Amino acid sequence: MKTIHDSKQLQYWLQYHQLNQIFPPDQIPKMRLVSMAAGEQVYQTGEALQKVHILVKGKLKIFFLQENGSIYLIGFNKDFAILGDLELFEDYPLHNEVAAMEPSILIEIDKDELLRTCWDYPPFLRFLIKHVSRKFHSSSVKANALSLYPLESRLAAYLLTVYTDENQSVSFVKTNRYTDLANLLGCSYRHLHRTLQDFVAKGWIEKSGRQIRILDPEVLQELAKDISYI
Amino acid sequence: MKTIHDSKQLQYWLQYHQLNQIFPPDQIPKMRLVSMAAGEQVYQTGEALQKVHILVKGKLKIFFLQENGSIYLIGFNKDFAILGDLELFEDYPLHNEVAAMEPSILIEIDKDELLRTCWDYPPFLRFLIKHVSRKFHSSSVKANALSLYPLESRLAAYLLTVYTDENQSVSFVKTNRYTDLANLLGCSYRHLHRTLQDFVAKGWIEKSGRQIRILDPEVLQELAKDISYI
DNA sequence: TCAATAATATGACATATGTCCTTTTACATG
DNA sequence: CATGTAAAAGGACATATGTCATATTATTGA
Repeated sequence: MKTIHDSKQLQYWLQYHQLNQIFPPDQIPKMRLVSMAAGEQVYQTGEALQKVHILVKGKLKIFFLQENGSIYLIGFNKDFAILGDLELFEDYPLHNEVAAMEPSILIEIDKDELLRTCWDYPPFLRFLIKHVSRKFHSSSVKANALSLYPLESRLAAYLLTVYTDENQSVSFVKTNRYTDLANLLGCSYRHLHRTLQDFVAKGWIEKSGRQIRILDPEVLQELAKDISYI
Repeated sequence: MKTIHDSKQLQYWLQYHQLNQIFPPDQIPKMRLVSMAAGEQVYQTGEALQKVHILVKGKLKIFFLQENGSIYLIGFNKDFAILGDLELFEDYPLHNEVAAMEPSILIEIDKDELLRTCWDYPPFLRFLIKHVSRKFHSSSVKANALSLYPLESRLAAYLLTVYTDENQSVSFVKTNRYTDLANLLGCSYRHLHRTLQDFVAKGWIEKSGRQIRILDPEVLQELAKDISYI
């Protein structure tokens, strides 16, 4: 995580995401623009929230670790997100880990500072309510989808999500072991493997080692229905 | 739903749940205290939010209907809850149905009225943020539990939840057909039946028709782990 | 380059849960 | 009371997914 000392750029991003009206003017000089390399971690489970972050560019992966050590994927955030919103007013220890999947830019704001200046600043409070409401809404829709659809669908959704058009192949960013992918999808390695093989047999994907090439996005799209990992 | 014309009682409940400081003083006279009989429905899926309700006494059941007509149980609210919080600032159509399980008392507030008076009233906005944050938190914990635990555990949790100490028997409030209970628990009737029989065979419960008597709450508690339908 | 280690691949089998169909039981209504 | 319908119960079987053991392949450090 590296600070970008460039208030012009900060202004640019605030404008870009229409955040200028959200924060009290005297909060803005105290913000810090930071850049993250792919793979870098923002939060770690169990920590108390120190800084709130706003993703303004890039892509983040949200996940958490279970007691038994396996990983659970929550989802991805692309281009815009607020991190730490839940924990701002309620002192939960963070229970999600956040890592950058590509070089990303975030605005960092000190939690106590933010609480102090925004405690009585309705525009920010309303913004936060809307944001959390939306998050809640989409998360419950997704939770429902997850418990309803079989791995086949979830895998299809995942593949489409990380599918990069340019080279027509999926690269398993960071999490490049199938064991991890299985954890991400909430299934056993064995079952992931079976399902991948099934996809290959049906000609929907091509697989060589850790590279997967999507041959039939339409079928996958059909399978994935309304599940989305983005 | 019957209006209780009794501003003393309204005051009492506001005090009881420490809501006096949350609302701007001029909002309070516009609140309406209502009582609901067991089985009455507060919200219906798909409606737009008209009134926000605050449960101050009683017990509510939250659920929703799937496209295929089956029912999904979200959970129960006891003694205190806010209904419509998510939809207040975001215009989602309601996607949960709410019904009273026992005679309950709620405070009803007109949505537009509330938005108007609380738009710039930080105490209420902060209260709402906290409430939604907490709701989100517990809901994601629960969603996780549900996708992780087998029916055995969920059934145990359910039985313990509706278990009424007085007569030592579970009465299937309103939803008194096993088919419905299966829907509530998100499984097939067949599977629910199998599992119930299993419980009987193991001597944990006793079952005659639609009456279930819990014989071994401790074992069920153990099975239910941290799942709670309350 | 080669052995040691990690990751992948696969077979065999167990379990949770679903679907479909048939029989039995309970209950309401003429 | 008789009888028809709805709910409950149960049999048979399919499918999704897990566990465990083992073989095969890839990776990496000495």
